[in-house]
Amino acid sequence: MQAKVYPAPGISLRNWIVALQSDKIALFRIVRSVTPMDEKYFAKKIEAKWQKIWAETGAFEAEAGDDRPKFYQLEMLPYPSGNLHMGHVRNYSVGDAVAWYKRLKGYNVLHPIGWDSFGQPAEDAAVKRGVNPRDWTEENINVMRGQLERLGLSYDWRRQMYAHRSEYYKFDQWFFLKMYEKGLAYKRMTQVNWCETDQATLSNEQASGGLCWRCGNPVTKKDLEQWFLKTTAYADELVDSLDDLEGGWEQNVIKRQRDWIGRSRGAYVDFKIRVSGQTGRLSLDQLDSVRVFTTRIDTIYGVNSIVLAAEHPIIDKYRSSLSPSAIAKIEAMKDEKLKPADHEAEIEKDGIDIGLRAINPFSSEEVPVWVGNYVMMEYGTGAVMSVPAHDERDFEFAKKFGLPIRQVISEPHLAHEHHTMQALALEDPYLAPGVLVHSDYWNGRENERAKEEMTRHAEAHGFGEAGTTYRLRDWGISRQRYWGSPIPILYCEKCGTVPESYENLPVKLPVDAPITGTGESPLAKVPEFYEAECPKCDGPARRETDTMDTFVDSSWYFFRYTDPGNEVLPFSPDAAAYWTPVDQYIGGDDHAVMHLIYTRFWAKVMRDLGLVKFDEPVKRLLTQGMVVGETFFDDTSGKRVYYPASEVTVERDEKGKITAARSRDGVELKYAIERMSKSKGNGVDPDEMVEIYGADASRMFVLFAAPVDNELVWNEAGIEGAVRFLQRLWRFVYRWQEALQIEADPAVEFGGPAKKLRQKTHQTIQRIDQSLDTLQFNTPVAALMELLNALHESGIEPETDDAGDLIAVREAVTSVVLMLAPFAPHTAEELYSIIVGNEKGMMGNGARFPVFDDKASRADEIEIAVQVNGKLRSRIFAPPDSDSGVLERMALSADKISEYTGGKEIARVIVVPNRLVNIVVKG
RNA sequence: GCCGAGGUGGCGAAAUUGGUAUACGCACUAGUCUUAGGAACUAGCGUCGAAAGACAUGCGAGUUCGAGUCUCGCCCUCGGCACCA
Repeated sequence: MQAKVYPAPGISLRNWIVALQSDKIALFRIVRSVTPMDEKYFAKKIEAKWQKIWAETGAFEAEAGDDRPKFYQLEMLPYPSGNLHMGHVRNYSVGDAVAWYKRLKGYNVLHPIGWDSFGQPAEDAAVKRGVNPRDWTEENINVMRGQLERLGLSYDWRRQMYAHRSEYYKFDQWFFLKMYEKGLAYKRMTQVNWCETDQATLSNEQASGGLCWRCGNPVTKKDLEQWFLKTTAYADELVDSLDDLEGGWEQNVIKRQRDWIGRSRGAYVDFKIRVSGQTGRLSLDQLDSVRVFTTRIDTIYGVNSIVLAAEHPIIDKYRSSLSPSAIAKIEAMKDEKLKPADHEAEIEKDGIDIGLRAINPFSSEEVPVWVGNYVMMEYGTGAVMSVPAHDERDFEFAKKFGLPIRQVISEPHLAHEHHTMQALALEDPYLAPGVLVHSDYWNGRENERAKEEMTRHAEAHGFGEAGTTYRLRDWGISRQRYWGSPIPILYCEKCGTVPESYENLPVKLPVDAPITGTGESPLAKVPEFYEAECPKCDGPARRETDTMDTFVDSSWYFFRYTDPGNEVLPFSPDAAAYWTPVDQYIGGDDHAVMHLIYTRFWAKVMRDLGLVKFDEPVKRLLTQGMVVGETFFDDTSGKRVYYPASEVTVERDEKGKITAARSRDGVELKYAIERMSKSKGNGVDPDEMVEIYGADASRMFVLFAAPVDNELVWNEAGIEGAVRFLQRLWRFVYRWQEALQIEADPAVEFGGPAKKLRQKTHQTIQRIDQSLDTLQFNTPVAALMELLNALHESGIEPETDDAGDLIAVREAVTSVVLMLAPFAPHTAEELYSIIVGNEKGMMGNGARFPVFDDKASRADEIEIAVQVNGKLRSRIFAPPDSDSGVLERMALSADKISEYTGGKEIARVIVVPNRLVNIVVKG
């Protein structure tokens, strides 16, 4: 009779045999030092248990300079608003899955978290509730840190950074001074984007589309002296090195960045200006000129006018020669620009001929000078040459004002006719490539080539040059706010603008300031702050009272994680050299432009400061989809009033689509699918989810419910599936806990069920490995479920005597448990401890991702489809890699096939090895 | 208007990249066990059809032995940009 006893882990097979022989098995079984397994799965209990063990053993603490290859896993840091939302849960669950996967694959993984803790909401809270922004922020961080911990995210908590603490923002200031020294930080008067609602200045990125990125209200303009960082100094590089990111960054993000930087190559051309009717009084050399920027110098013979932006300086110079009505119109256009942009409606083109004449340097033709509302002072030179025949806007403008339209580029086969005919009346501008016509010397030239030659011609004659312009503007970082990093600059009566000295950093925020939420910076009302000594002459000086945009903090925070305690430098170049660049960055695609351009800019500056040695700080970027929910609101009053879903009665059609919604008091509500947020009442509280279902099930469900890059419409119903899976796995291990205590025996024979199970196990290992490597998280969860199903379907019982069966089950269960760690780490750890017999955890045991065995994954026989004329008619079973001839013969004699081939001519037989046989018949 | 992504069961979604469409899960139906079950287990579940079978991946064509996948033309949805000269 065979004993159904298995060795405790840690006991070699040889010792087991010795034990068996000496009848001392019972002693060995006591060696296991594991908490006895509960019959039922208590998520809360094991989650608390493992969170404690992880913290005590420092399971996720990473140190540089390990033998293993490094991997830097980063997720976008949260703003401490008070509570996590499901978007955070998704982001951090995805990141944690990658971190766990990479650890199990043998990497030394840095996985940190920190707090983007400067910013306006803290001041809003101060205004609304009279709390101190610092206290409010610190409290929120405590709450949210607890939430992150309860999710069991595998961070190296020792490396936390806090943007609002002086140990961190000291180095915002340090960087600012470095940039100031290099001329990359400068101050100038400017018209800024101003949000009336938030009483705040906004960068171009933050005011994108004419709406405030924070509150969504229209943005207006205001004049202020502002500090800028010269992002444009790196504009070319920011475009060019996007090429290095191909493959690692999503195409769409690369494109959006390229569009945002908006590089366009063209030429500057100078047009001489004279007042109409004053012909001949001055020689050409003595005339003023207006410089235009164009990408279509090839169309210059088609210029019918020069159009200026209303703010163009030449207008002021010639103001005396303008008619009062023209001046009035120009002023009106300026005012119009200050008004909030309605980005829905197309602005109608408007303009006025101001009585000046411009001389086309190519043709010497005189054309009128207009001021037009569609020309922007901020782009190019604020002046354009209008070529209606070859530009849609100019065409529209010319049509409206009846200006001449002369075609100068033509389809090549029509070119000849242009010289014999009167100009054709164009219905639409001609935008395609072609050859030049009506262009004197240049006639017949292919237009792309003409661009180069004509630019060179302009350069040679001193009336133009090649040029490049960008849509990207310098980054205005001044904020009239308290809760930000003070700009380390002083204004001395004697020395002027003086940078603070490095020894005096950090320039600390005062503990308190009168925060009203409006107007100038609260720091301007704190004399103890702004009254200072000039670092140059020791005389009295006034500190800059504006603070920095919070995007400064998030531009370099992930370098700080590599060396969080450094008091001298933002981080040591050595620490950064080991850990950075970031191997995998994960976050929402709402940061595809601003944050990711700023941080790329910052990295290039750091490179030029000698702190890092690479051009791009982030190798791979994954933008996860938003988590959205059904949102209910009433907007009859003009403003949206949101109703939480729990207070709304909903009618749905049979497909589950909402047909009507009503509030408790019977108000007809509108509904939409929108990003989850507390204020919209469509959110789900992560704490509640964890409380009810457990962190593991919640995390697993979020990953399973949809591919990462898809939008996730929150629907809690599906989470039961994740809970059930974990419970089913738990019960399986519970039933098998004794039987799993068997060691692998290389000599063991695997019978039918064991072989089949091992095939599934190894196929699953391969699938999950590949999926995780390519950042797919929904299909590996499905694969784990399939493998557990296969375990049940194998029919192998723990009471069996067949060592092969037992080993196959142990292998399968161990694989499931290890591969579960990225999705449901607590459950995985607990079950792993049952298998290995200790509670040191996967990290403590040096656990590794299961190794794929190609041989074990192959079946003895595989199913092969048999088609007749491409339609599935039968199936045959054959060994893998069977010879085509064999398969063909088998297929022709397969079940039911003769019904379809009988009496017909077989034209061809196509055999796809290991897949199918297709019999092509005629007639 | 321009650019990008996408349309597969009642729902979320799979599909080894041109080779057995609908894996996995949710919901649903029937059954077993139970005093009971919002538990567990078993079976079923694209549409039509009694069955054989036919038809099915937004619509229409095409290439191919074979198309969810490739090509062309439409339709729709969602995101981004929006006078950038």
